[in-house]
Amino acid sequence: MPELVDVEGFLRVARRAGRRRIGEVVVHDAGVLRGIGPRELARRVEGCRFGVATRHGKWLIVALAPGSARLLFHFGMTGSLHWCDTDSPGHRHDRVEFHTAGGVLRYRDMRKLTGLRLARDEVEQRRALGDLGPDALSVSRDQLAERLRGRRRQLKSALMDQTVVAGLGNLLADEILWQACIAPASSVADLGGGDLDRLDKARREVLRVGVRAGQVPARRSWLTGNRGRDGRCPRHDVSLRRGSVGGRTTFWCPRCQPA
DNA sequence: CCTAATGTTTGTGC
DNA sequence: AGCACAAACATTAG
Repeated sequence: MPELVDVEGFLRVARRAGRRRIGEVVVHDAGVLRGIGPRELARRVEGCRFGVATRHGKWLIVALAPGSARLLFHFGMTGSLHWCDTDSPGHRHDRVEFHTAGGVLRYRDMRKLTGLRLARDEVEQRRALGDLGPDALSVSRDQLAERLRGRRRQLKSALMDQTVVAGLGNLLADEILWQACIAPASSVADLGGGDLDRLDKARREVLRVGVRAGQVPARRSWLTGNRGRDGRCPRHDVSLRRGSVGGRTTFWCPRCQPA
């Protein structure tokens, strides 16, 4: 699940922890830790307070206070974050827990495709996050156009490329392209001004609704609500096409998103 | 048993 | 350099 809109939901979860002091860090599965072991993580995090939580693309960044260290959460395809009562039962895929006097922050992840890091400072954070483009929620139309300029790859592939713009994944890209009426496999080089306008409008709308929901909502009036076997376009009641673009399963409507 | 799954990284080759 | 493609990571659901 976790794309920009989902991580925005996890950001709200993280903020529920407030500025509480972290007592014990429990690592149930060190397989999610990147660049640090469970002992070292506990040593450096226990006793700190949660600080400011932010998001860039699909990354959730939780500062620790005092100091300049921060936790870097990535959720891969199956990760999530939960704020739970201290005595509430855990989940089998809870991998790391941050205990406080007022509750537990639980990092859950079934597949463990990405994971959790601890950065000492902003320099380490930037190295860990890599070359991310501007966040897809705050980028402007012209900024996005600028990021796409001079490229000729498939549009969906470019939108999902985190170095072009950060935060869009498979579902969001499909939904935005469907709402913009642009074929996912069309070339960036063929985008006209009108296409960019529709792309930007669709991006804003999908992210606005998705951020509020903390997910890409499966509305029946959206592509996402009709994805999957025998899905039909809610605009035309024609069968959705299914294929592979940018290496990911892609759904589109052959009528409103012609090649 | 086999396939696919909403992500990132790394390597290969054009 | 830009880009497409495949594999790897680990696990579950259908």
